[in-house]
Amino acid sequence: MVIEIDFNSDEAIYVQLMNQIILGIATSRLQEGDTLPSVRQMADTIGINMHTVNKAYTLLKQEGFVSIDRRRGAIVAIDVDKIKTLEEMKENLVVALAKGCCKKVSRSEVHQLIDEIFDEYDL
Amino acid sequence: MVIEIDFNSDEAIYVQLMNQIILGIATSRLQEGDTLPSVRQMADTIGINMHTVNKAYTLLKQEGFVSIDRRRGAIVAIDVDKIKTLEEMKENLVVALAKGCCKKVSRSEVHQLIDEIFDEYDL
DNA sequence: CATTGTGTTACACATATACTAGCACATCTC
DNA sequence: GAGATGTGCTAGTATATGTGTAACACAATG
Repeated sequence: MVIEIDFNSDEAIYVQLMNQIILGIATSRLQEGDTLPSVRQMADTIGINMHTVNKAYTLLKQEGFVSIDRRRGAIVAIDVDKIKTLEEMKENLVVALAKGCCKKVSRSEVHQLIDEIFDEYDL
Repeated sequence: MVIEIDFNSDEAIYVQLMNQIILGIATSRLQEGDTLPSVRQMADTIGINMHTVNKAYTLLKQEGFVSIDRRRGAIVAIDVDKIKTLEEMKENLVVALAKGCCKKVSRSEVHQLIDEIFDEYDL
């Protein structure tokens, strides 16, 4: 899986890396059981420091997207905690939707946007 | 309108302040034409620095939620740019939905969550 | 047993951001 | 004129981010 980092972005590199891996899983380019490159390998490929990759991997582990095995590296392994996930999603969405609501975006327009994004996942 | 800041939060104070004002507008506690307290007054009330409030106000102005008049202070004034708003929302939602998608949250569960949030706005 | 590759940890350093603090200025209200 | 306002400036502290080097413990392989 190809990782692309925008060094001019205002988003931290480790966050970009996390997001790309999460998107990879959502779009099935990464599947449960797949292994990620080692921290050193990934760092070399992208051209960043090992610690930055390690930070991304560690956080992905904490959030339940991968598990880390000393022998095989990081393995895609989803830890489904739906209640917690829905709570976190809601916190995120409340502000995002409030911004749209202020700008006169209707409820149906949001539903349409959701469908649009989901359709892109189900490639 | 009462502003509450969590000083132990990992979110910056000026971001919390912005979000609360945006939520205030979305829930109609703040309406178009209402004035916000002056930067010094708001800073005193919350117990933070004037410049932190000024940063929040300036960003809210840039994002089109208020306009600033030297005579009257910050006034709630929505600048509706729907295309831009939808683009920004999509960028935000793509990652948020990907996380849910990984954790087996279904499309209908997301739609339900959206309705839930919108119902809270229409108080 | 020696080598290699792995995740992990520790320390040091540079840079950027967040927040606070104080000062000055032009403008507006009273 | 007196007071309040938004704005600009400098400066300091604290934290976050990214890099660099090194060392450790473990597993696989020769």
